[in-house]
Amino acid sequence: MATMRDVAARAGVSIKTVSNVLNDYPYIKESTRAKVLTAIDQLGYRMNISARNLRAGRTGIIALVVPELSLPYFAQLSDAIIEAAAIKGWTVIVEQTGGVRERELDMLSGARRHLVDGVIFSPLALGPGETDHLHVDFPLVLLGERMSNGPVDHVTISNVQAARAATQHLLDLGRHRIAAIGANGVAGAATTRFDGYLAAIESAGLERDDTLIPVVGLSWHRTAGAEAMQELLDSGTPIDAVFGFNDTLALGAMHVLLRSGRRIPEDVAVIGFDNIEETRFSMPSLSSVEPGQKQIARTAVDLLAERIGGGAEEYREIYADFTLEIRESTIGRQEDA
Amino acid sequence: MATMRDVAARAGVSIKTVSNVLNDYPYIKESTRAKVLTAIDQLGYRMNISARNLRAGRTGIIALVVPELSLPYFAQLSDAIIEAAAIKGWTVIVEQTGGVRERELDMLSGARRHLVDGVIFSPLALGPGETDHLHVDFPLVLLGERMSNGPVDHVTISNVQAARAATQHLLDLGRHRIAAIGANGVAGAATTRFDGYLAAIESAGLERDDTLIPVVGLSWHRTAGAEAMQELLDSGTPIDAVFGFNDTLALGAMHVLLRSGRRIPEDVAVIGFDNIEETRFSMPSLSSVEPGQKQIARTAVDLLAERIGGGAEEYREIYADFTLEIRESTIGRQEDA
DNA sequence: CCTGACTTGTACATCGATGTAGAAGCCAAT
DNA sequence: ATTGGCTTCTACATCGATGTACAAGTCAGG
Repeated sequence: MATMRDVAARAGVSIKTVSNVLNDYPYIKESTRAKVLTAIDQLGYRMNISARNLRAGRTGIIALVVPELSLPYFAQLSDAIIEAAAIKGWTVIVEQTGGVRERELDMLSGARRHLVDGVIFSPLALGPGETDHLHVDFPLVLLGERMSNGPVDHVTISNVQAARAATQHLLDLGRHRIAAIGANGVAGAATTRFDGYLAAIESAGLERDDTLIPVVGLSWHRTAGAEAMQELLDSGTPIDAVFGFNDTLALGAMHVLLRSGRRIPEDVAVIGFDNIEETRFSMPSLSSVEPGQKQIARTAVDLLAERIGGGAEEYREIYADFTLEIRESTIGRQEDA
Repeated sequence: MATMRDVAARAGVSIKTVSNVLNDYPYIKESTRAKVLTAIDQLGYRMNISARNLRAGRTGIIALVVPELSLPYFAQLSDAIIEAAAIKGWTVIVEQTGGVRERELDMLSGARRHLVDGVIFSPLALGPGETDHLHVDFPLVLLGERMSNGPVDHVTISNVQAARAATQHLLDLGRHRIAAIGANGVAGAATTRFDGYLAAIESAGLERDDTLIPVVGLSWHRTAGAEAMQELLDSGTPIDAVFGFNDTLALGAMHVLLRSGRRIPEDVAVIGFDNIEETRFSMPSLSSVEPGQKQIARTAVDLLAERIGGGAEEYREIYADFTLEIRESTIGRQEDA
């Protein structure tokens, strides 16, 4: 494999001159530049990134740490972040933690801090009491609300407000027996979305009813939503609406509801959260909270860039905008739309 | 940031001894090893990967090149490949091409050949006539059937057989007007799955009917399936079954069918391909071809490992096993299952 | 007490690119 | 002719870890 030395030899210049050409050093005679470029072309030379990194202390790589790509939300998030990073000329390493505490800690231990310039981290197992782990010596941007108020930059949406708006939408439809699927006793999105749900319920003058609030596991897959819904139906508690804390939970719940013979939204209205692509194609299509994922991705990458560039001082907490996407699962089929 | 030199100084040994400890060199006195490990611990030392890579010529990173993570199939594939790579101690860079020809070529140009030890590539735009581009000087494993018979290792499933089996399943149900959604005139999975469809149709004594074969775009998203289905319905051609060349196409089609008032499977049976998680939760649940994705992922990583290790000579073409997952969209709801 | 085998550690060159210092060539102004 | 300011390029040290060569120390057997 050709090195810079080979290029220099072929072009009849010094190795540093080759480097200068490649780094757009201004004082290069046009003829010299041409010779060098020709040599590079002939030899098919590619710069050795490891060597450059060793000198420069930068790798041009960032790590994205998510629970798992199989969840559409994280898949779409990764898509958006990879694209946003590409614009900055960065390459993205994707690490999956599976929501396993030990693997999340490992990501923060700095084992890769020479390999990447910075990390975008979406924790699932680590929580609010553990912000100590965030005192890391590499640029870090946190996603989601699992570990707010730590010594890091932080991008999320107003989970409380968004969840409240989603619940309010169900209340506005005249529903009063609204199940909340996604609570799992773990701080973070589960808790803040639950808080939003509760705020809407209580400000509507209703009372909190724990029979409407099944406990689910850590992982918000479709199965979890289906199981929780089945549990609710089995319990016999009356239900006229469901708020799934994410779309896959809601879709799982919807599946069970339809299978049990309920009509959506006539008997039970359903709303989700995240607005994944699938919501537009389920039957019925699923109303959802659009969390501004692309904005989150861009913001996270921008914050990381500032942090890496050293231009940031204060730790920032940024809230992306959300909107409600109302579809059939709450308002039924609209004849003209 | 502490370097090996610092560790050596603190432990009172030479820098090479530290290196030896870290690399499990056999002849190290236990007391020396302990001193070194203590020093490493006290300093919070982490090895500089770039420096090691520069020496070793290996990076421990592989690149996974896919069209886009937003498609569940590729999201799940990436998940599986990242896990399989982690077992080998590898880190995975995920690159998205968006199915854009230029970006796919760029991935093969070797621009990153110093950054990664090898590449797993799932092409979408590049096709059979362009195997020239596959004469690359880095370890490469190809996924899918877009560029068979090139000078590379290759992992795929028997698309023709699998598609034929899926179509045969519809025929076995007594359907004769089977639409095929996914053909786009592009060689690769689109073509081979079409061939399988046609083989089943013709061996059943039916005649090919082009009004049942809409042309879709390159990207097999839900929208594409929905549009194609709408087109079919508008054309008025009779249809009693649909074979979607992947699940998202089938789901998009199913959405349009249900919306038009058709019952699935009573009026129209639907089968997809890929067996993504969503198929188990759609209403009705979607029959699909299970392509053995985890097996594909593991096989691809294994082949790449052999190639990187230099232990492989012949270029290999490996076919993963497939099975049919029969669900409600073809056989209706089963009372006891 | 010496030899040779084995253990344990050190010094130095090296991987490939880049920053620093400065040399050499050229020109205009003195 | 000399000075000084540009432009253009070279030589060398350096980033951090590792392979090679070899030195020093230990220990058994003769």
